[in-house]
Amino acid sequence: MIPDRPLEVLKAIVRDYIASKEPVGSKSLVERHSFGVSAATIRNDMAILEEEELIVAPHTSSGRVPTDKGYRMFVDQLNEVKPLSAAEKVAIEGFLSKSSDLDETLSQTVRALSQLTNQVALVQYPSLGRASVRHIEIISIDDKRLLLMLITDSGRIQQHVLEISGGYEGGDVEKLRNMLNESLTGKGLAEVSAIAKTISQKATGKIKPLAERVTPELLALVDANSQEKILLAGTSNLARREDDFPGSISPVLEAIEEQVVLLKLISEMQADQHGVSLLIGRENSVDALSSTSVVVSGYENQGSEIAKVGVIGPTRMDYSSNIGAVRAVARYLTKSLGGSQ
Amino acid sequence: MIPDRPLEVLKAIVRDYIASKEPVGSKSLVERHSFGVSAATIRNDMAILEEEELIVAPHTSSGRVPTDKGYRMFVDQLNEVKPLSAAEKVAIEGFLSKSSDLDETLSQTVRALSQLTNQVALVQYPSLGRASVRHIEIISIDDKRLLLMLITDSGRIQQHVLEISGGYEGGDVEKLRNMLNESLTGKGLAEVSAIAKTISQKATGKIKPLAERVTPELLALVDANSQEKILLAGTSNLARREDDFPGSISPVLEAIEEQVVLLKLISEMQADQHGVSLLIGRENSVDALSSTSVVVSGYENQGSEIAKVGVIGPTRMDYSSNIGAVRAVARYLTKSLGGSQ
DNA sequence: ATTGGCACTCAGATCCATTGAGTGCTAATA
DNA sequence: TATTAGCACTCAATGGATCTGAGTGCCAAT
Repeated sequence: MIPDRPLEVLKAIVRDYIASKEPVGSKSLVERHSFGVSAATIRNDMAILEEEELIVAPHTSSGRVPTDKGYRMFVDQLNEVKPLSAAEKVAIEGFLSKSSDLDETLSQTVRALSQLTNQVALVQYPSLGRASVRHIEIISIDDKRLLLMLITDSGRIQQHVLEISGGYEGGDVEKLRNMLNESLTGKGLAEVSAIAKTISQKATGKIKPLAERVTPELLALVDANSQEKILLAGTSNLARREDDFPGSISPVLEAIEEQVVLLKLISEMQADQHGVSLLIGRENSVDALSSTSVVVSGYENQGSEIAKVGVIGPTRMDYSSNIGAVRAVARYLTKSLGGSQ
Repeated sequence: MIPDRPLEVLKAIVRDYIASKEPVGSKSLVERHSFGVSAATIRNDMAILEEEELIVAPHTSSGRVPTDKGYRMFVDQLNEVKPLSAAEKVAIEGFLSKSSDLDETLSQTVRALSQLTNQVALVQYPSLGRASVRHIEIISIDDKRLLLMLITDSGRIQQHVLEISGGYEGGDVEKLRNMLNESLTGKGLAEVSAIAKTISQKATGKIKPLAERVTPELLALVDANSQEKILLAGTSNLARREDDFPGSISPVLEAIEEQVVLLKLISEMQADQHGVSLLIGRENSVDALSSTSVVVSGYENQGSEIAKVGVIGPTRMDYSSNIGAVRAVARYLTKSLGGSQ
């Protein structure tokens, strides 16, 4: 185990490095912090830290920089995160209170989080998982087109316009709608597929062709709904920190735009201590993201986690305040969903 | 007026510079193109071009680089744009044929365009302007919540969940819906506001409180609908061309993320020759975008332009193929909307 | 266990000479 | 008059060579 003072030295190194972006040396360390010992002693401690691969020297003789492992130890030691300022709280509340539509809420949230942290913010749409059908609606737009809608209990609304060759009456649509709702409302999305098929068969008479046209589209909608989706904001915040990325930022931006990759990444993350989970540097498996860290937290509806929200930024980020912001936003989001959905 | 050969020299300079990113000199010019004259003669021509501010020398003695004005003259001279390859056509068709929902169509389109051009692609949502109400729907989700929907003839669907204190029956909702549709279907969005108020007054009995609750929300929806919206894709394509931006790309990315700015920009653009309009470098009024060019084209529904689609990239871009791609995509988009909406 | 002292290292800044692509100009040529 | 060869000149970029200083590692003393 790492003794006490060396641990403190590590923390100081991380903090100084985050603040200055310069490798930090023993001398500046004793100057800025009051360790009560000499630089030489600090150097001995640093030797220990280097032994443990918590810090490295970029060049033979220059200050030290935290490794991913060093950052990890730092955040694991972190027992209190920076709370939001009153102004920040007000800002979030203001952002979130305005909307009651899920789409709106999420897009406001992600923008708020990105402004709050000066990082790229992301929010995952609630996905199937435990989602169930709240309501199915079929609307006849005109004589050739139907609008099919699926509303889930997480508040997600999915719609699709489908063209139909005609040969149905207003009453038919209503009948089908009722049939669908009676058998599907409250059912989990996973079950819909099986049930829908039986409906298609049960339908008789004039409704049958209609049902046969509509149910496949409904299934497609369920599919689309179960497709994970991510909202991003503040991409330019990454660009502003170009220097933190070795070659060029463009591969990083590419990776972030690749939703599938991101989704995989965050879905594998498990919440820890603060209800927040994070991946530091190479802890994530995406090569292009090896010098970024991801901070996410789950948000809930009806008591269970339905999706995640978080930020992604350079490894050299202010973990304390980012963790605080992500956690706070996740809570507000949970509250906001609980209130209005 | 610029004589013939100097004009050809300008074209050659633009082409070479786009290809190589290196300032181009008289010698390499005579080598790569067959002007049939010596380098000295070309130099004289270049002096004319410089006089006209169509090219500049980055340093006293180095090759020349086109100015914004030079690019402008180049594209204005461009009388044929690079047609898409068969493979590219197939790719677009594949992308667009799949979807019939407006949201989907647009998001596919913007992604396709960004891949096609390797630039940042953007598509503007159809906005109010000439849009009119196709259908209004009110759905009772459960006893405390209504889903209000507005569908416009451009296919845009907007919805909002509103909470309601109860005290209404299924029939009431239906009555209100019919009232709304009877008086509003086919009306332009701009007219809705006036008409909706009279409805709120005409409503009697049990429906009145319901109407008074719903109509303001409907107006809000119209407002939201008239709010312009832009979809972006391929931001990382800009980052990949960092070198084309003097200081850092981050201000450029910031400006692009600022939808309001972009909207203003493209809304002021007027189609020219090829049905495509473009702003080159400082021709646009946004300072951060002074080294980018914007290429857009309108797309139509029912014969009139409803919104724009295009790309934005470094001034040093391949105008010919980008114009071609944007124009083609706009046409496919028009076709796709005409077909299914 | 801590510390002062000291030789050592090496990235980065600074200076300088060299190189070469490219120009502008002039005088000759067609 | 338009073109061209020739030539002096400019200046960014390149590549040493040198210098500087922050920072280290280690040892002997406390």
